[in-house]
Amino acid sequence: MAKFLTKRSENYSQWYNDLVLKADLAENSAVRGSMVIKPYGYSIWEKIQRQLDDMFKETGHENAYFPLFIPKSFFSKEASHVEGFAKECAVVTHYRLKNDPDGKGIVVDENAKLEEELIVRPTSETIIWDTYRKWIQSYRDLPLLINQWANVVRWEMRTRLFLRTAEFLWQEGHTAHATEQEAIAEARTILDVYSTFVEEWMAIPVHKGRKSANERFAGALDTYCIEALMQDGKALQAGTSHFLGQNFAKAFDVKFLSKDNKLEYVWATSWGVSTRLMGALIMTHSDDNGLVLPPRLAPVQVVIVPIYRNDEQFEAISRKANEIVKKLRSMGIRVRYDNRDTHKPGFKFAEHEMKGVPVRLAIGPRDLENNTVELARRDTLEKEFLQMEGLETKIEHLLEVIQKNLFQKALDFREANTHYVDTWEEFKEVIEKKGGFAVAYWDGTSETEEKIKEETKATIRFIPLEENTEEGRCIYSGKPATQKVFFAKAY
RNA sequence: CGGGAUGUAGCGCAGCCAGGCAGCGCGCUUCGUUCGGGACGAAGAGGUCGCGAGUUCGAAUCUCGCCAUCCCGACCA
Repeated sequence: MAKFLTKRSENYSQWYNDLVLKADLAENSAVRGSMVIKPYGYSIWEKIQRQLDDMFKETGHENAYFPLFIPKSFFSKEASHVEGFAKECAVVTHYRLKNDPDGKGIVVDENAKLEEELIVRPTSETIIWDTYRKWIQSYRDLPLLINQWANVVRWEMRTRLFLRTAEFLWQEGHTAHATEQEAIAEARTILDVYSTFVEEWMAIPVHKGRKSANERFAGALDTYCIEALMQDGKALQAGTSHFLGQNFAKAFDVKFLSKDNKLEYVWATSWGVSTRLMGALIMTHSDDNGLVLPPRLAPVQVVIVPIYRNDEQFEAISRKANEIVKKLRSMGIRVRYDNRDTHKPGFKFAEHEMKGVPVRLAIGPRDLENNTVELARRDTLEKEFLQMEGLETKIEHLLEVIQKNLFQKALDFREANTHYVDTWEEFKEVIEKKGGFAVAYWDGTSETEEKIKEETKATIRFIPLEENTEEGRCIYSGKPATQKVFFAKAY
């Protein structure tokens, strides 16, 4: 392991790349644009999955699994959907290899060409709606509330670990409803699930909002999002929930008989969060010493490092440490006693710091004499000596304090980097120099959004859900405007 | 797909201009001393110099071709 991380102030994206590698979260693979998620990184993803999955179940959803491959013809059934994804699809054209007649390795067997080519799913709306047609006949079959955990592939030009990879892991919910209102309510319910999860578990403050037409999901009538602000002042979309109207129902002919015996198209939603959340987690909390994890998602919440010169000391310290481990475990706290004899304490300190373990305890000979322990907080880097007495209760409380502190720090940062602007000059100043959100009136047209993007690279990250009551003038065109929206450069 | 760069030990790199034993740092192995913030010493292991042609007595080094990767743009969760 190399010793030092690039400093955020020197090169933020280099810092991010270094951190992902050095905290042992993931690495690039032999396949361009596709990453290997390493055990430590994956265990954080598992925590995310576990909690979200519980929350989906609590809101009435069930898991299912749909195929990786989608017939090409399905794709072309919903016009804007094709347009949105066509440019980044991996396509399966053959189903067999053979030995190269020239003796060099293996080649594609040209005789094994598929009659209909298969698309590796970039998202599953089409295959799922083709299936739902068979499942839905009556209003009694509705609502249909399904989620799947899956991998998807989008052939991206430029990739970054977790933030944008050719293949990524996610969950995608796909629901069918009898009425428009119910579908919209579903999309909003999930938006709430997402924001609750991201704020309470990941300790990342998010704005809930609606996407502009330009940023909307291909095939959706309305796209809701949760949007977070990263430490470098760029915004990151952390999750989306779409109201799809009847677009997919019409494209795939999914109809039901209503109570009053009328044949109607169903109303749909889809929603997802991906391993991109890992990127958000890293970029929200971490510092120049490495990863900082909120306790609720930390695979290891407390690590105990023994300091000793000889076997007798090691054994005495281990007895003490194991007592602490036992008590903490019984309280449901994830604790590890790092008794590796192959590494020195200093090395372990640095390693656990790099990997973001929220609380570190060090126990040495002096602590045994004094009946104390050294406790170090990862979020503040503060150290203090504590009496053994009542230690476990203090740690339990401290973990909650850290969780809240991380959220508050991120929230303070976001507030400090949200600028309400009234003139185009101020707007450019914020986007080009300060970073963060620029909140301004917008005339509601795509043309204006496009021009702002061309001139500043900033896009509308979201339109607040609350209706704005005051009238204003568009920051760019000067035309009358009713919507104040959040602009930022984005990941 | 446009612009720029790079391929030499597990990782990071020097050597190439001016052809002549394959090097350095980190990591790895063994032994000893260490252990309260990334230990030290000694001894070791580890190479198709991206691939293929060519020039030459001799190529990591020169020439040609190919391949791959990275960075910057256009596209995107």
